[in-house]
Order: sequence, then structure tokens, then C-alpha cells
Amino acid sequence: MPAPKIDKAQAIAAIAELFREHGYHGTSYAQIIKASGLGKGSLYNYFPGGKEDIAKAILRQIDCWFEENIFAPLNTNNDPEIVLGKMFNTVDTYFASGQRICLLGSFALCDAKEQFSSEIKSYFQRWIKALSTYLQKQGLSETESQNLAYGVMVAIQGGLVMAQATDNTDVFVQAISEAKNILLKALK
Amino acid sequence: MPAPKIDKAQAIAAIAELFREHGYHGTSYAQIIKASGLGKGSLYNYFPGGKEDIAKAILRQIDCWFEENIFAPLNTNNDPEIVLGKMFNTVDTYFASGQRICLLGSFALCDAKEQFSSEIKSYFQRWIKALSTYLQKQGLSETESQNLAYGVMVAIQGGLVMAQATDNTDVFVQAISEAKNILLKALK
DNA sequence: GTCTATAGATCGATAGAC
DNA sequence: GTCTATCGATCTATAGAC
Repeated sequence: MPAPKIDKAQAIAAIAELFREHGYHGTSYAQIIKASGLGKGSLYNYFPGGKEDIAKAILRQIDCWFEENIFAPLNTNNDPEIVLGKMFNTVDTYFASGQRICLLGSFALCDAKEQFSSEIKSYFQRWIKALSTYLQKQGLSETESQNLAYGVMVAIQGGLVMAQATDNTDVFVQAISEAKNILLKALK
Repeated sequence: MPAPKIDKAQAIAAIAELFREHGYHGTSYAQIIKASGLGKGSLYNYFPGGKEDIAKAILRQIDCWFEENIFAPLNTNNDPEIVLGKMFNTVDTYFASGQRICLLGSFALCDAKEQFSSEIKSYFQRWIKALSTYLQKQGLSETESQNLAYGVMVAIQGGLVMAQATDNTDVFVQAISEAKNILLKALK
């Protein structure tokens, strides 16, 4: 049995960019077929549940990526300057300095809050948990750590919205830079 | 000629809530008819350009509301504690402490960025302009005023996204409370 | 000016050939 | 397992009666 011409993970990633651009309801199968390189038959073979199934696969892929590249690296005791610097760098790269949106934030705000609410909640709560746990291990109180972690998420999501709204990546870059400084200052 | 049974502005406001809930692409004429109380004929009579026309009327209504209730009151020299306190109170009420989203932020992030980009840009830039002008009149530099104003917008939009994502209004309330404190501290 | 009926296109989803 | 053809439903928009 030969390997499929188009990798499944690759197709999911391509469709994810579609969803980022047009939203969940704004994305049609016609677009999905074109972007993924898969026929409708293959799509329903891979994702029997249809569009919702595709979206959940995308959210799972994103979840895995963040687990590996953002959440897991926070599970350490290393120097805040390095650990947090790395996190914010990764965030900046992942969101292309604000040009690329957060699909979970997008789903939460507009499109598909109810449909994917458990995935959305899990994503954000695990990020907050990972970050605040790290801050606690650095000596901050539970309350302060949580508040700071929420503040970081607000800065990232707000930065993404404002970067999109004003077509200006500086807003995002500035927002996450300030968020980082607040954390480092609190740990001093 | 009798007055129309359903006020046009009232219908627009009702449809706006639909868009907030389901997004632009997620909202259908069937829902619009039901929510507005208008027939399809009336809708196309009021808004010949169809759905896009309706959305633009909504954005205009929102724009007017903010002009009157947020932007204009900033054009004063009164005490920051009062002026800014009032702005953040109005914001908190308008967005129902995070339960009600910002339609322009929603459009910017997900649905309809290109379609309404000029309306979106204008809304945010005028808010930033109004706020930073007030801050300048209170003695801050142009750069600092602008940075602070952007920070406020990031906090509001990020707070809204996170409140929706985590189903927790505290995030929003906390975010705008901090944003207010940062402004007042800078003006001290 | 507002309604109903319906057009024409596109939607998500399925069936059946290969 | 992947394709094309096509389904019924729903979409936005229009036409025509009143």
C-alpha cells in the first residue's frame, strides 16, 4: 500500500489556514478541497463527521503543537529570562508577529463558541496552568501567578485582535513584549 | 403615513446581536427575519445591498453610539479619575462585563476583515485617537499617550476574547480594571 | 412598502463507479 | 481509498401580488 500522496497532517494544516482566514462558517468544502488537495470522497473518508470533524482534527493538531512547543517547555526550573524569552519568541513566530491569528481565539469570539467550547476552554486553561505553575515554582504566590498568566493571555489575544484590526503588527509585538517584561519584573 | 411598526434602528440593533452571536457568515436571512420582525421584502427595501448593507448599517450604528458615549466624553480636560472612570464603566456596561463581544473585533479577527476593513480601522483608530489626545492634554507625551491607548485597546479586546473562551467574566473585568489603573498611575 | 413565492447558486453530505 | 455525479437543504437575492 503506497503512502498517500498528500499527508493527512499536512492537509489538516492547510485547512487550518483556511479557517484562520475565513472563519469556520465562512469556509466551504469547495475551498477545503482546493486547499487540501483531497477529493470530497477522501475528506469524508478521513473525517466521517464532516466539517466539524475536520475542525476538531485541526484543533487537536494545534493542541499537540502547543503542548510540545509551549506548555511542556514551561515544565522546568530554568532561568525565567531564558524560559519566558523562549515562550514569547515561539509565540511571536507562531502568530507571525500578529499577522496570523489564533484559531481558538477566533472560534471563541465569533464563529463556533458552543460547538468547540470544550476544546477552547482546555487549550486556554492548560496554557494558563502551565504558565502559572512555572511562575509559582519561581516563588510567586498562586494568586499572583494566575493573575499574571491571565494577563499574558489577554495581551496575546488582544494583541492579535488589534493587529488584525489596525493592520499593524507593532501592536502585537509591543503587547507581548510588555507582557514579558511584567513577568520578569514580578520575578525579580 | 403611519410610523413603521418596527423601528429601523431597533431592528438594526436586534440583528447586531445576531451577528455577535453567530458571526457574519454564520448569520442567515432566515435568522435576520425572525430576529428583526421584518419581512424579506422590507429588509431589501431598507438595505438594497443585502447582508453586507445590513452589516454596514450595524457598524454605523455602533460607531455613532461610541462616538457619543465614549469618544466625545474624552474631549474634555476634566479630572482623569472621573473621565477615565466613566469610560471604563461605560465599556464594562456595554460589553456586559465580557459576556457581550465587540462586533468590530469579531469581524476583524474572524469573519469579514477585508469586507469591512475601513469601518474596523476607523473605529479603533478614532478610539485610540480620542483617548491618546485626552492623555496628551493631561500632560503625557504623544508617544506615551499612544502606547497607553493601544494598551487599553489590547486589554479590552483581549479581555473579551478570554472571557468568551473561558466563560469567565472576571478576566474581562480584571483586564479593564488593570488598564484603568495603569492610565491613572501614568497621570499621577 | 410589505408580503409570499420562488429563482439560481451554493451549501454540506451521500452514493456508486472504479 | 479516491474519484465524479448528484442529492436535498439552505443560502442570498429577486419577482410579482397586494
